[in-house]
Amino acid sequence: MSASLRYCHDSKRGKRREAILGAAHALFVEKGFEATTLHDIVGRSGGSLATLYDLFDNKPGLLRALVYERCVSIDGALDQAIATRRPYKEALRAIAEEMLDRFLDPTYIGLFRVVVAQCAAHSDLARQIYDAGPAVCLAKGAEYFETQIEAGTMAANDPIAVSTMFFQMVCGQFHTQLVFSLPVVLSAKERARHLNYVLPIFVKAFEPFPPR
Amino acid sequence: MSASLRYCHDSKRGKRREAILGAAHALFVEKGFEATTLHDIVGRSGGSLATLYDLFDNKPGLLRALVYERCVSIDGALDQAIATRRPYKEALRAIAEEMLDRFLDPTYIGLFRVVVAQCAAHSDLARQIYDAGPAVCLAKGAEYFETQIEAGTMAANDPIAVSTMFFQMVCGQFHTQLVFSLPVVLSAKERARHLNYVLPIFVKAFEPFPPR
DNA sequence: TCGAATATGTAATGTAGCTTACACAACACG
DNA sequence: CGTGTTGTGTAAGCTACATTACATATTCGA
Repeated sequence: MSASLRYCHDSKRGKRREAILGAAHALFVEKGFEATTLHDIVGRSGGSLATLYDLFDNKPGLLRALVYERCVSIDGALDQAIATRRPYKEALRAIAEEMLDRFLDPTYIGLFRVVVAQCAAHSDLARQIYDAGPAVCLAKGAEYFETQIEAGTMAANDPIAVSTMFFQMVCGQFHTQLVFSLPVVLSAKERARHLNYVLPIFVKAFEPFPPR
Repeated sequence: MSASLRYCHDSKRGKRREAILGAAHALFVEKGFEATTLHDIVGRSGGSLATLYDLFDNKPGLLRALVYERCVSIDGALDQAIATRRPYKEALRAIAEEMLDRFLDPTYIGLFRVVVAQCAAHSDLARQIYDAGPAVCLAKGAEYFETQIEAGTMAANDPIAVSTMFFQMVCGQFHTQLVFSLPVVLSAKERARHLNYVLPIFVKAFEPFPPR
């Protein structure tokens, strides 16, 4: 019976597991991976070192669990933004909003910074977080832009290049700031301003009928 | 007299200093900062641990010296690209080329990765490398675009926003790849293709006379 | 209430590597 | 040559943790 309860979130073990993940997440973000000791973590989460080892094997295992379980793909959100049959400009905005949601989400940002610092040592983590974030943005974007190119709404021939550009225009600067540990915060107003600025330029850049 | 020779590159001390910096640079890039031991460094550079400590105080001091001395600003290169009175499109390409030169330069890339991983612990390093790279690109770009907006070559009102967008369009994707430790290499051909794709779109996006 | 499974707290172990100390060598210079 | 200065090689100290071990406590089903 214990085996069946082992991974259930409601079991004591499950709750302890969540508490440890939460504490580890917070501390890794605050102090960095190397600077956080396992004593720090159990000190904040409650529980004991022995339980931590029983659950996660070791310190990298803890980070790995964090990344694989907490960094969910934006797959679904983007699908939804694309699937609903909206007019072109509305769809663009919806996609951009979803991308910003992801890239300004503190949970993602925190994990991102920690993982980037560990890239060299644990390349699979970088891959995981890249695949769940930027890679999905590019792929889903390309999927949408392809339909628009075929429909004649946009003038372009390489959907992936278009998607790359869209992503960079919408999220690039925040991504850059994030990497350098600069504060990435955006009020609703600034966010709207940013999109109101970027989206028309993007639309104009790929307008089917050039001025001459 | 020893004091006058102490920081001279030709002195024995100066040469040893350079050798240690070189070895440290190579090893930090190869294995990461944490994973590189000081023994590794003197093993490659020659010299002794005692000299290393005498020159750099400690391990972070070595990284700091590396970043502050080796990561020069692209200030000058961009100034040159802008100052020569070229036609608009040529100037754009020259600026873009300079930015790519910087962002694809192995020396910069290597240091960049190492420093990003150490951001949390040594925020001044992040600042230094940001100021010498992206910050200069944005500032110099804005300077140039301002003149073009005034001259009526471009339709825009916020030079900094334009500069940000230019930078992201030209360098953004490589920057993203870099952060995730994906290989960032670009043949001359691919590089030309990228610019031939991006620059016309940028020009079109800020063209003074919209299609309608 | 009993007893097996599981969690806890603490202490011990082991290791890696930064840092320091020091005796010795090379060198510059009078 | 001799003397002071600077560089070298090695070894030992020291600290910080990750990791393990274990005795005790708690939980929970029967």
